[in-house]
Amino acid sequence: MHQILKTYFLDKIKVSDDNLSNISSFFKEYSFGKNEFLLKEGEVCKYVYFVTAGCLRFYSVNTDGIENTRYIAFEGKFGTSFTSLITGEESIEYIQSLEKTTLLAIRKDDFYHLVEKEPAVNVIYRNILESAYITTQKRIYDLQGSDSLERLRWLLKRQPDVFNRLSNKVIASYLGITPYTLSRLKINL
Amino acid sequence: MHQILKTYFLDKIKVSDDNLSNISSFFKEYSFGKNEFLLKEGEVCKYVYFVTAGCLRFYSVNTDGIENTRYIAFEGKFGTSFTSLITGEESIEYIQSLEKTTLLAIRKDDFYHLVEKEPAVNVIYRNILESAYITTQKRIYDLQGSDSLERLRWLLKRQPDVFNRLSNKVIASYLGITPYTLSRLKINL
DNA sequence: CTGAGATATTGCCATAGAGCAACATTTTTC
DNA sequence: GAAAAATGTTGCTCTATGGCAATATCTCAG
Repeated sequence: MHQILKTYFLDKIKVSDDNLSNISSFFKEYSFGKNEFLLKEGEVCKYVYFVTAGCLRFYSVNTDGIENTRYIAFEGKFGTSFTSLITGEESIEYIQSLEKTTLLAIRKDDFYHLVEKEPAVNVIYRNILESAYITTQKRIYDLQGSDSLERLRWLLKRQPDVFNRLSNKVIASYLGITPYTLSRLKINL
Repeated sequence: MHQILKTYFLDKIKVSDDNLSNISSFFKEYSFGKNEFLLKEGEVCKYVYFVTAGCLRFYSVNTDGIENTRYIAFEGKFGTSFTSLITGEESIEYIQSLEKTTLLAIRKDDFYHLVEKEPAVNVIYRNILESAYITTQKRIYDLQGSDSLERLRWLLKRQPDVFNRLSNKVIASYLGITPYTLSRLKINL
């Protein structure tokens, strides 16, 4: 089992080596180059991913072609297109590698099987859902509660990786502004 | 047990009458008038609520005094201030009754006890988290992806109760616009 | 019922951020 | 390592929405 996934579990819950190796047996390792697509709008999401190196970007494109990035999963984080995974409907999101990325993937049915059979995964899934919810919630609060400069400062302080590792284009789409505006804001940092 | 809560469970999962009555024994009924506060910013949320009549509004107030409503729980819906409930931190949200409201409340520790001990509640909680996440997600997509008129039309179509039962002030804070703008938009409906 | 307070509407002006275009810089590719 | 492509910057202008103020309408307590 990948050490980084093991650490993820052990940091959060007590679980035996036997259970851990059962769990890990359902994950399969994959590698991606920069800017490859793991999921496109209109496809159904069938995997849960755990990033071991690099990062994944989860974003959607509206009718005017504006991109909106909702989440960046860096190494050591789970990520999936929840809405599509859960409902089985077509995804409105794209999942894209932004860097050379390696990850562990588990199929949807295997994942939900583990949620039922392995208490550790039940708890972890709850954890993931809870924190996905909290993150998203804070994001809405943030999006509506502050102007763009405040949001940029917040990002810089709380998620420096996003600021330091990603392109302006991606950062702007994460903050919900245009790259033009981001460029102008940086003068006032 | 309240029929409406029973229906909620039975609609989603197979569960025996015995388990249902064990579950319901942890809920206590409360009544509120119009515009009462169940939780204020800075307090820690200790309950999960299930609305049996009326409705609850979940909202936050930013530093400029702008209100942002994230969710309205009408009768037959669960609602709580997840972020505070889960983390035990002070809430950034207010919970307020917008109409004469009756509800069933369960204490946080009893709730998580049931999540562990009653498989039905484990599944229901997962359900609630999943759909809270999906709703929130669609909301972000919506907030960033469409202009205010489109959002208003979406609301009218998808959540007519919000439009029909609540004040302009609340609707505006739900759409992330000012009551002035909402007033102006209604001309173009 | 009545009247005070809350809520909603609308004219007017202000402003944050969008978007184009031109140019500069960085990154990728062969 | 040079050319091409992508990304970033900045001047200028435009637009959607904000916000005040005056007025109109609703609503709820006595």
